[in-house]
Amino acid sequence: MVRDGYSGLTYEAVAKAAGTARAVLYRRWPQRHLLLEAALRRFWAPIEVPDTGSLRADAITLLERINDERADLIAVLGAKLADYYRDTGATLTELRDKIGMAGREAPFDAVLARALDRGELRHPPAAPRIASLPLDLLRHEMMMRSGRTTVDVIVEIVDLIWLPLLNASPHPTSGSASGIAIARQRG
Amino acid sequence: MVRDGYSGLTYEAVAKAAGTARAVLYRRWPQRHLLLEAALRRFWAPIEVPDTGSLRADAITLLERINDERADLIAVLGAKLADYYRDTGATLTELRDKIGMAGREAPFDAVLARALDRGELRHPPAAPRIASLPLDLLRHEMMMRSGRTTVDVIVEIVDLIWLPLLNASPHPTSGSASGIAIARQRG
DNA sequence: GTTTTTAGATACACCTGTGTCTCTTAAGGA
DNA sequence: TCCTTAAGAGACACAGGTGTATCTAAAAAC
Repeated sequence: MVRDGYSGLTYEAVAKAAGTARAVLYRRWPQRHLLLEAALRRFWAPIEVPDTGSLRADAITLLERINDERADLIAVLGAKLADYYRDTGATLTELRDKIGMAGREAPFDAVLARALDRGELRHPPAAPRIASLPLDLLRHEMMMRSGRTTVDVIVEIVDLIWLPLLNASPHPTSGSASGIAIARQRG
Repeated sequence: MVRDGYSGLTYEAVAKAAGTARAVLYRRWPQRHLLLEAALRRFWAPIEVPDTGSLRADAITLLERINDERADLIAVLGAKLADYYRDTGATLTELRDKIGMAGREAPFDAVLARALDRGELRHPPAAPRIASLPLDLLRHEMMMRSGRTTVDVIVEIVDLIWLPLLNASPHPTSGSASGIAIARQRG
């Protein structure tokens, strides 16, 4: 229903795509955001986290799956929902949390945990933002391109950014090799 | 004109905000994307790149300026333009390049160049994606939050991600400290 | 089996933006 | 000054979505 509506996250389009009448939608989801959340929950199937035995392959495979399965919806989210949620005062982050099945583990956490178990990583990431970095970058890419990105980009994110970073800074408070000051001096 | 239209990147709203008639807009910008590009060029003032003497402060200051000056417009871009440009087959990246005053240097390039001159960095970033990483992450954050982000986030992007990464991997082809395989096996 | 609930289908008035056309008025150039 | 060009204002039919109301037919509950 979301899939082909595309520029149609409207009661009208949803009703047509769902093969039902607008009145039915209004009865069940009187407010727009309820309708959209329900529609998204319907299509936001969980993505299987790969377990290949290597952090790099896990990461690349996972990003590829997300790229394949979420690109269309992300394009719609970025475009159509953002302004509605902005008017409501809510954000896409909140929407993501809402339909993202609160409590479910972030996909890259599992990948990282296994890498630590195998000894492939010596230390866990210094902050949640690092764990979610590849997904954030992929999402950014999908939003900017309004759809799928290429495998090249995914490989670059993993090989040039994520893996080097994971192996770089053990702790946010201890300086890295070059002695840059890492501290929260600003609030 | 873009500023208060907000949910109004329409001929109608632009005309009203500009205090003119719709017909005038149609005459000068017969196609919507021409109108939007012109409107954006009007408000997309260049951002002054700071020169504080330190890479870290430069980066944080620059991100803060972008955060302050672009947040509103980014929110609109992400929301309203994405779907129009998607329908056209174009992307936000292309739009950014178009209004981003082609040929103008990416803001973080100047910051990096100075850091290299000072000897603060030993090697240039291994790829353009690394140079643009903080801006990409900030943009992602602004899109997801439909507006400004906080200083904390900016500091995290710089201290936890960008600086450690810049000091980590000299070359995409030589392994880093932990010997992860960095190669483009897929493509 | 009867009653209650719900789905599905119209129909309605309404609003907002679209793209085009016309007319008048104000400026600018020669 | 005259003449050309564009600005500004308004009208137009039209398309699409909105939110509500009403009706019938099909399920579900009892």
